Amino acid sequence: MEGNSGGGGGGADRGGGGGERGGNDVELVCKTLQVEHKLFYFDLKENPRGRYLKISEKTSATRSTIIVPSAGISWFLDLFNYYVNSDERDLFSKELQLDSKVFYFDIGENRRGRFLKVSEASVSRNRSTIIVPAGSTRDEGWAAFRNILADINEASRLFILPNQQSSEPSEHLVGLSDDVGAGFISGHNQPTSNSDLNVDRSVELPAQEEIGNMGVSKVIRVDQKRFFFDLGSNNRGHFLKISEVAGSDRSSIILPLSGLKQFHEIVGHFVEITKDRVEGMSGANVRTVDPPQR
DNA sequence: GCGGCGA
Repeated sequence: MEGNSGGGGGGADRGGGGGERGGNDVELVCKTLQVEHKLFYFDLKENPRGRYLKISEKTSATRSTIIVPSAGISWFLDLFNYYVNSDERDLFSKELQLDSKVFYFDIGENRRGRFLKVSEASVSRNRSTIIVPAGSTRDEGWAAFRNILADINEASRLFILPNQQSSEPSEHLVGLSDDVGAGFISGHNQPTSNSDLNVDRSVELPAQEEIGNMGVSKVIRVDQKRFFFDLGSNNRGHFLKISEVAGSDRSSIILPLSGLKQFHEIVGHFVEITKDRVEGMSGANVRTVDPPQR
């Protein structure tokens, strides 16, 4: 795999046919991936309307492109992790809704092997599809694709300048909390089994230097314990780390953001059913040390 | 050196 990261906003589109609509778009990252005889181009681009990832599949005969809004890149990463890591028997179709677009992920198989079909459907444009071969051994085609997505996801984060007020970080949270349709939808009539996406991930601890980069932290103090809430990300995606610190003991759980909404709902459930008890007891020793909420 | 998709 040849990973060229060509930065350079200058004179990128040259030599005929390169320029897409919106010639102002700046290329932040360009990568290519060869899987069997297909070539995939990954272009992270930015224009005044925002940032997006263009993924093109090229074969000798066909050329096909999907456009992933920047908020969807980490979702794509999560989904490819799911298809790489899950047992072959447990693979289902998935849907990912972002703004007005819907991406469909479907497994297929023919005599050439297994493949993952990723289709983009939007109101305005025709449906477009790329097909990623699983690869001959251990899904290495999907894994390589996943690795590129991880690189780009990371790079996209780094391209946010520290003093630049970008809407990027909140974008992820907005997509999770506001939009009912955002996130994964099981394609088959399986009961909602989003959790199977997360199972193996909570095992891996993030690299320490990744933590605290996103500048969103909260602390609460309960009795002798403190709980730290930190957003972070690693090559497997974005997560919320919740650390319990009591004396010299410390332990953490890593919650992928794809599970945050469910987590919130469950916590809300327990808040509700224990409300009387908590208010009955003195709530005095439970308090937030953060700026008060509005 | 494949070939899927969907028209």
